[in-house]
This record gives sequence, C-alpha cells and structure tokens, in this order.
Amino acid sequence: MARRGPRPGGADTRADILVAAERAFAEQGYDGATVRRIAATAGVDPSMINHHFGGKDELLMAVLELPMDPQPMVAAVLGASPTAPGAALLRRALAAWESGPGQLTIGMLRSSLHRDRTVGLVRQLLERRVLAPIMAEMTVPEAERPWRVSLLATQMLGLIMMRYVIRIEPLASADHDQIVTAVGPTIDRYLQGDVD
Amino acid sequence: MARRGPRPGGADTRADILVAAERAFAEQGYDGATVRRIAATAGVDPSMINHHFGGKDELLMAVLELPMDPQPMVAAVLGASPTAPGAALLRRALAAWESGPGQLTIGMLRSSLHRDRTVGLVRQLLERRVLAPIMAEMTVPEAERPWRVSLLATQMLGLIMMRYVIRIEPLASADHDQIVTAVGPTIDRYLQGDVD
DNA sequence: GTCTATACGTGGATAGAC
DNA sequence: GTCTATCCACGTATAGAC
Repeated sequence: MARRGPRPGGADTRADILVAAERAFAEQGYDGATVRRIAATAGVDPSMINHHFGGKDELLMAVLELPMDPQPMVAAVLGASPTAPGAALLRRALAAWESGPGQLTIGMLRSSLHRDRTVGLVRQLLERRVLAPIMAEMTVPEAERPWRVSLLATQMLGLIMMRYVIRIEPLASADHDQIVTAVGPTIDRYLQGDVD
Repeated sequence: MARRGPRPGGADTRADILVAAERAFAEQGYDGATVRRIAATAGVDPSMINHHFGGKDELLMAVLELPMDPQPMVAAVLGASPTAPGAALLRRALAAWESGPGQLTIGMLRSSLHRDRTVGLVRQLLERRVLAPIMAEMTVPEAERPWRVSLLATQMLGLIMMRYVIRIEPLASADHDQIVTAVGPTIDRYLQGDVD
C-alpha cells in the first residue's frame, strides 16, 4: 500500500503545494487554511510543507510572492489617460478585483492583515509591485510621488475593504459608473492635483 | 488546594472575562489571543468562557459589542464645522486613533476582518454606531446620505489601514497637518460636494 | 534530496462530577 | 455555576526509508 521514494508520475510536489495553498489561504484565511488540509489537497504528506517551505508562515509568504496581476496593468492605464487617470484606473481596478484572480488577491490580503510578519510582506509587495510602477508613470516631480501614491493607496484600499470585505451598502451594490464618478476625482487630485 | 463552588469575594466572572478578552484580542489579534490565556488573566477556568459565551467566536462578538468611543464625537464635530467638516473630522479621528482606546479599536478591527461572522458584526457596528450618527448630522438631502457616508467610510478606513496597519511611508510618518490638508478636501467632497 | 511515519506540545471544546 | 478530565485538530519536529 504505502509508497516509498518520489511520487510516481513525476509530480511536482512543491508546485502542487503552492497551488493548493493559494486557494486555501484566499478562501479560508490564514487560520482557516490548515497545513494538513493543504497537504491533503495537494496529495502530499503534511511534513512536506515544512520540508519545502519551513512552516506555515513561510508558505504564506511564498504564496504571496506568486506572480499577481495588478502591477503592469495599473502603470499602463496611467500612461494612456494622462489628464484624468482616476476614471481609467478605477475601471481597470474594479474589473480586476471582481475577476477570479482579483478575488483571490483580496482574500489573500484579508488573511494577511492580522499577522505582523505577513503585513510586512504585504507592505513590501505593495510598494515594489504596485506603488513603484505607478510612481514611475506619474507626471509630477519625483519628490512628490511617494506622498501622492500613498494617498492614492489609502483611497484604493479603503474602497476594496468597504466594497468587497465589509460590504457596506449602498457601496457594495453600486455599479462601476457610480463609483468612478464619485471616486475618480479623488484619485485625480491625489495623482496630480493640489495636495499640500 | 482546589476550590469548589463560586469564587470567593463575589467576583463577576463574566465581566472579568470580557475585560481580559478585549485587551487580548486588540493587542494580539484573534488567533494570538488564546482562550486559555484570557481565562488565566481573568483568574477563571478556561471552560468558563465556553460556559458564559459559547466559544471563542461568541466571546469576540461580545467584546465587539462593548461600548466604544467614536460615535458621539464624530457627529458633534460635524455640527461644529458645517462648511469644511473634513478637516475637523480628520483631526478628531487621527487624535482618537492614536489614543489608547483608539489603538485598541484598530486592533479589534484588524483581528475581525478575516472571519465572515466577525466581519458581519463589524459592519453592523459601523453602520449603527458610526455611519448612522454621521448621517443624522449631514446637511444634504436624506436620500443622498447613505451613498455619501459610504464614500466617506472608504477614505477613512483606507487611511486607518495604510497608516496604522500596513504602515506605508511616507504616510505612516506624516504629521496630522499634512494629512488634513491632503485628505480633508476628499472628505468635504464626499460629505457635501459633487459626487454624481 | 525526497518522502513516510510517528510523536510532542498547545489550542478550542465538551461531558460530567460537585 | 464552577471545576476536572478528556478529546480531537492543529503546527511542528524528528527519525529514518528510498
């Protein structure tokens, strides 16, 4: 019954674990996702997770470093709509968050905020893969960009949390046009308007 | 050694548990706070928590329903500064979040976002104790108020999360004046400006 | 290096004695 | 109402087979 040695079929244990873990963390949160269940889903022994990643925390970190979507998209949108980038940015962001991968991203974010270690990783990823590309495309003087992009981040994160996590009404049911009209000018002002 | 029957001194077990749990959840998050430690801090047996509250989830819910600070303050500020309420609101909010009780509130929020059940309770508390009082003080037609207040909530929550939880720079180190200048106009527009 | 098997400590929860 | 004893699931560490 029991098998010995490498799994048959040339299965890639490490990759299988990552796939199972990404779903589990996004759908069930950090605690809801158990190492044992992730291993079972991946069809491997639980101790393999410690062997390949070091532990549950490191597994989450590895998952957070998987290629995610938003970074190239956001920067490209900015370049395409120089005068009123807020509307275009919001439309792309809303569409992305409501896609399958976007919902996983939101789930991952949600399951990472209550641990200092994972929050630190979220901050790094945010800075390097979302905010830095945006700053590179901005038209204002470079010295202003970190401040402006952090303001932008507050509005975008708050929109995500309120609409998709806390789900307050009428925001959660609002259509994209309403949101773009209401929030777009805020984004425009943070990106290129008067902020001090 | 072992005692039997009710604790001596007429101690109020339930209240003691709540006090210990509030601190523990806020400071250590939902998972970091253990039923066993909360019980030890309160000087009671761990099984008392299940007996009085039903379980760890219900204990968190009971804690979330404890009286919290922000609701009267916010409404009062609005009435005092009818033309540019954003600046006054932000100043009071920033001061509150950086006080001891405010940090506990942020910790509670942070430790509640990754469970559907507790997110639901956060939503209810937010609607009833923060957003409803604000709506009551708004000067725009009543029909517009839910939409406007939900926009306000996105900006305030995003500011909290980015400054105090994710701690992105330069926002995390910015002084209150900078933030008020940059974000105040956003709040003003959501409360009484053109949003559709 | 990759996998299996097993064991330890701690967590939340429960049953039942007092 | 309160406490003891116990249970099961969890994360993790270790030893050793291939």
